[in-house]
Amino acid sequence: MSVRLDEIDRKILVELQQDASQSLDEIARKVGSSKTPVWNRIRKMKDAGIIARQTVLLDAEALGLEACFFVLIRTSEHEAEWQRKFLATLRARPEVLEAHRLAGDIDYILKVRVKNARAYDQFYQALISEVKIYNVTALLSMEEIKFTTILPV
Amino acid sequence: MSVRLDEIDRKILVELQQDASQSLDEIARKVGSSKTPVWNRIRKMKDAGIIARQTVLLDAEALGLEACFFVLIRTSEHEAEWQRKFLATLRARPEVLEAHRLAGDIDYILKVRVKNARAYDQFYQALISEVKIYNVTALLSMEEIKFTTILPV
DNA sequence: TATGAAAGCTAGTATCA
DNA sequence: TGATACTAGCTTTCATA
Repeated sequence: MSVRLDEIDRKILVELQQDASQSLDEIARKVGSSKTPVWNRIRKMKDAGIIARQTVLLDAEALGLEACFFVLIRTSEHEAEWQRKFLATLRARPEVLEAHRLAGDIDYILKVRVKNARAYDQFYQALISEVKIYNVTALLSMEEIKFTTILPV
Repeated sequence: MSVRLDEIDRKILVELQQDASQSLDEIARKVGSSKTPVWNRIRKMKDAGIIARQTVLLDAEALGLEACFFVLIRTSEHEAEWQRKFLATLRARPEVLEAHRLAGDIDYILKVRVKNARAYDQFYQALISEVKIYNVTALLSMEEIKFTTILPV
C-alpha cells in the first residue's frame, strides 16, 4: 500500500490541497509536466488511498456554528461494550468533528462545533445520559488561530 | 453578509461536502432541482464565503504522518508582542494543523501532525526556543476515532 | 425564479514519438 | 514514459417563459 512519491507527486498534492478546482492543464503547468502524466499520477494516488476525498470546506461562522469546544474525557469504564457504545455515539453525532483515543490519564479528546454554549450543553447532557463518563473538561475556543487540512507532504 | 439558506441550499452543501467531484446534474437530481439553479446557488454561496475552499483530503497515515498530538499550552506572557510572535510561529509551521486560543486556565490548544515522536520533539524544541512558554502538556493520539470536515448545516 | 439551448472547456482516452 | 490529438460530457452563460 505504501507508494513512493517523487517530487512531482508531492507538488501535485500541494496544488490539489490548496485548490482542487484547478484544471489538469493548470496543475501540469505548475508542476512542470503535462496533462496525461499528471492525470495518471493523480489516479494512482487515489487508488493508493493517499488522496482520500474531494470536498468543499465551509465557513462555520458564516453558517452560525460559532462555538467550538475541545472536550477532554476521563472514564472509569474500559470494557469493550462500553467503548463500542461510546464510539457509536460519537460517530452518530454530527457536531463531533473529531474524536481521538489518547495515551495517558485523559482517555479521549473531542472537537465539537455547535451554534452556542446552550447547544453544547445539550450535546453534553445527551452524551453523559448515553454513556457513563467519569470526568469531563470542556475547553472553549475563543479564537481559531489556525485551521488547515493541508498536510505537509 | 449573512445569506439565508433554504432546504435546497442545505442539501447542496451536504452533497458538496460529501463528494465535491459530483457533476452538477448529479447534485441537481439528488436535491430535486436542475442544473442552472443549482449552479447559481453554489455561486451565491461561494460569493458569500459560505463555501470557503475546494480541496482534497489526504490520508495522513499513508503519507507516513503517523503521530498526532494535541498540545495544551499555558503561558505567563500576555503582551501583544509575545502573542504576535507566537501566532506567527504557529502559522509558519506546517505540522500545526490547528491552533485555538482558549478561555480558562489553559491558554492555547494545538493539533500537530508529524511522522513520529522524535519529529514532535523537534517541533517542541523549536517552539519553546522561539517563544517563552510556561507549561506544555502533550496528549498523544492512539487512535483517530472520527475525523470529518462535514459541518452540520 | 426555472428551463433549455448553446458555447467553450475539461477530463479521460487513444495514439504517436 | 511523455507529448499531442480527439471526443464525450461537463460547466457556464444567456435567452426565454
